[in-house]
Amino acid sequence: MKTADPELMRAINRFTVLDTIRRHGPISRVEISERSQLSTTTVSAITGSLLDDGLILTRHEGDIRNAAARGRPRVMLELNPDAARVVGAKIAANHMVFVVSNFCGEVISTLSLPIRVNRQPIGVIADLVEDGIRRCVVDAGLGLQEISTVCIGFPGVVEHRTGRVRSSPIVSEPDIDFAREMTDRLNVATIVESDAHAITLAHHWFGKGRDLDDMVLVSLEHSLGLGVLHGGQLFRGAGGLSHNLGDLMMGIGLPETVRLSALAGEAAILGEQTQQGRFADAVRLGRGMALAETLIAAEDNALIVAATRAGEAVGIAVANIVTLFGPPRVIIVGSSLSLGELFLKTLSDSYRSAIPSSIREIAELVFDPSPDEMWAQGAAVVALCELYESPWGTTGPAPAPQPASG
Amino acid sequence: MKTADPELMRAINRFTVLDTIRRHGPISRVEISERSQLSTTTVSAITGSLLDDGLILTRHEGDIRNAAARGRPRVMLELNPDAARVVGAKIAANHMVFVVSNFCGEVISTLSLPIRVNRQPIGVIADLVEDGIRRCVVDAGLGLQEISTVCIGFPGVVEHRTGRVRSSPIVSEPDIDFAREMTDRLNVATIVESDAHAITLAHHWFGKGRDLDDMVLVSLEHSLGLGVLHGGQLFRGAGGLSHNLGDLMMGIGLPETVRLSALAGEAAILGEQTQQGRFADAVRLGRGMALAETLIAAEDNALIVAATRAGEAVGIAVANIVTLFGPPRVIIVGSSLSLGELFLKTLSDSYRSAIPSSIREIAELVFDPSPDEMWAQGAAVVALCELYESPWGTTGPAPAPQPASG
DNA sequence: CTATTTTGTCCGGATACCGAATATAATACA
DNA sequence: TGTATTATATTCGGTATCCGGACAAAATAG
Repeated sequence: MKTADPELMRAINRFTVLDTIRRHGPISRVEISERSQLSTTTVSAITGSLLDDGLILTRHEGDIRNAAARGRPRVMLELNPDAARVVGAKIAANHMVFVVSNFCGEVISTLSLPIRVNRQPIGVIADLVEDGIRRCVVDAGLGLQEISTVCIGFPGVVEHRTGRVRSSPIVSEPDIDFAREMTDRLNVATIVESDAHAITLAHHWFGKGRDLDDMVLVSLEHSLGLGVLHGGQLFRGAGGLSHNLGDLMMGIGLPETVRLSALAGEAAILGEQTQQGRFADAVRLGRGMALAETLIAAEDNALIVAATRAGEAVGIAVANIVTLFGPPRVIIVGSSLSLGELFLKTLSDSYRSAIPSSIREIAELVFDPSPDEMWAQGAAVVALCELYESPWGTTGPAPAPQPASG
Repeated sequence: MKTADPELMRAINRFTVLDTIRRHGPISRVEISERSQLSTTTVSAITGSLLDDGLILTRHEGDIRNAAARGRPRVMLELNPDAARVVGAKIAANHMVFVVSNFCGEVISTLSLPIRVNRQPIGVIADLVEDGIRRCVVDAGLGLQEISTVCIGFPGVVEHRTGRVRSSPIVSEPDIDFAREMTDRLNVATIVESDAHAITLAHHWFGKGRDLDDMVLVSLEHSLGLGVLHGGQLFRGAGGLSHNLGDLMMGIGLPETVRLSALAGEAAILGEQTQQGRFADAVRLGRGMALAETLIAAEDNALIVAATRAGEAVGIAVANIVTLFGPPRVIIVGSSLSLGELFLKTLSDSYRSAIPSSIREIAELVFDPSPDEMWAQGAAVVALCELYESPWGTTGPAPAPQPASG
């Protein structure tokens, strides 16, 4: 249990001010004071400190409130984009995306590698990731020593606090300390996070969850993930473990145990033929689902059945999640959305029939294609959140292993 | 977003000290300082204030650390049991239990009413609850004006923040403002909470969750509830709604939508005959499950099938909850435990086969009969928590409608 | 060019935490 | 019995924080 001292107090208020500036663009001190309920005196003191530290900038224009405004004009404050740079990465079965972002979370450079890392030994994956990060940083015109933090979004179950990958569909070995591995390789503090958590924060900062501090995100990719935002913070399970939706048990009374991943995972939808069959090339290019959509349009029966089954299963799973968390919005993202209208409609219908009537109106479903770059950007946001040093890490304290000095 | 000022700081530390005293019995100031990471100076100041307010007491004996202890003896501090009294209640389909507790949460008086309130109009239920509370308070040798807060644990979906009963198996009308109703009747601040949340806190304070700040509780009664403790606090869904496990969808590929309540609810287990059939009297007495156990022992086939089906379903549901929340312990309580060994074993086996292997070791299952009085005691704990004024109410701020003055 | 208005900063007061010194209340021992 | 020792609790001084009110600053209105 954290003890409250003046230092913590300041940290909290400092974060509040910084976050307010981040969210509400160029903003004056008075407005910060109004929004944060802090006195103008305190806001001045804190913004002064932030200016000293170079985290924010002043701008003497852009006071839009009224052209004919009396009185001393407001000085607008905004994040200093160059206050720090971070790297975000998304590792998926058949591609990797890297992003260098500035302090605002804006993307400076991007690198997309359509490489299949599926089931490669961890050393090979680490090699590829290291190369990608170095390349992307160079593309941004920077050196690695100018990067504050790296965050890598991984599919599967990831333990944020320790940076361990507990289980992932793209890694054969279990329980990898990937954060330590990459920290040692890059000599930059590296954190590892669930890809679903990354895209959740991306939507909170830039996407369809900007207006909400409570929401749930379901990611439908090669593996199925979940992100829960609670009070503006990621809700990580006890122990900081990420969730793995694919492990949810669907169905009772069936002869065998059936998990969601067996109904709505990529392999389940595209069939057993992803390795050698007609989908092999498309999957390798990350276009498996798009191809599937065209085939569905051409009335490919097996795929229609698979997509329908998957939509039904996900709809039910989402209904159960809404029953448990009661969020006002559920954002559904991931490559499986490319399956097209049939899948989405089946999912929505299934959700509607599965959601209990008493909470029918609570949550709205929102679909978003969320390009791969946004996932990597989300990882960058995770890194930035560590920099912002949110003091009320209710769930997991700052992990970021320090790079070995020397 | 809450602004941090010295007042909040003090509130946080004050709560920390008070909670430490509550948890660790008679305890000296030095030990509080060690446990809370606060300086002895601060602890002295805060305990002085608590003593002034009459919330704690000193005791000059019981320093057990060493019989031959040098130096000034420690003065032990403990909660003042008489600092406040609260009422806790559990309302169930076929009985009500009331409890008056002191400031420590210890039960002063109990009243159990084996009355079936199922489907009665809300006015009738309110009458019965009011009478029960008044009676129980009198039994404790107190007057209603000596009661600080009342908390009523209700089955079903309850909105803690507003005290509204959204849907409950024992109420026919939807969306009842029961907190307002009882506050007006009793002229005592009354809060309404999910019964599952109440028993969760009871286990955290006195039962099988004393040692953990993160855990999950599943209640199997007439309706199926869930309580999630996260960081020592109840995790209430966005909007402060309680969860309703019975609404979980089990099964896909079945011809119809099947919810958990249809597999493991009381009616589902005992069959359609609870109203007039062989169970009528037993259910009325709250012994339906116990009777079922004896019948199962006598190899009643229908019941064996029902109990097995229920156990399987609950096991799967618990596995899914563990997948989502990752708690170190799951406490399972409720009248359905009386079904006996067959049910428990089926449940455990089902859970074990349903839990993903990657997190198999994370959670332990614990069964607890949890007598009805403990549920009411839990409701009293909810009330006490409000009194302790936990300042970091992450999920729902203090609701307690003030009684109409006059 | 002055009055007005709004914004931002400085000053004094209150509060809280903490470390060090001091007071307190017991035992150990000559 | 009286003094030294020891561990606990309180007091004192220092520092950091927030806040309200007075003051300085920078624009427009007339």
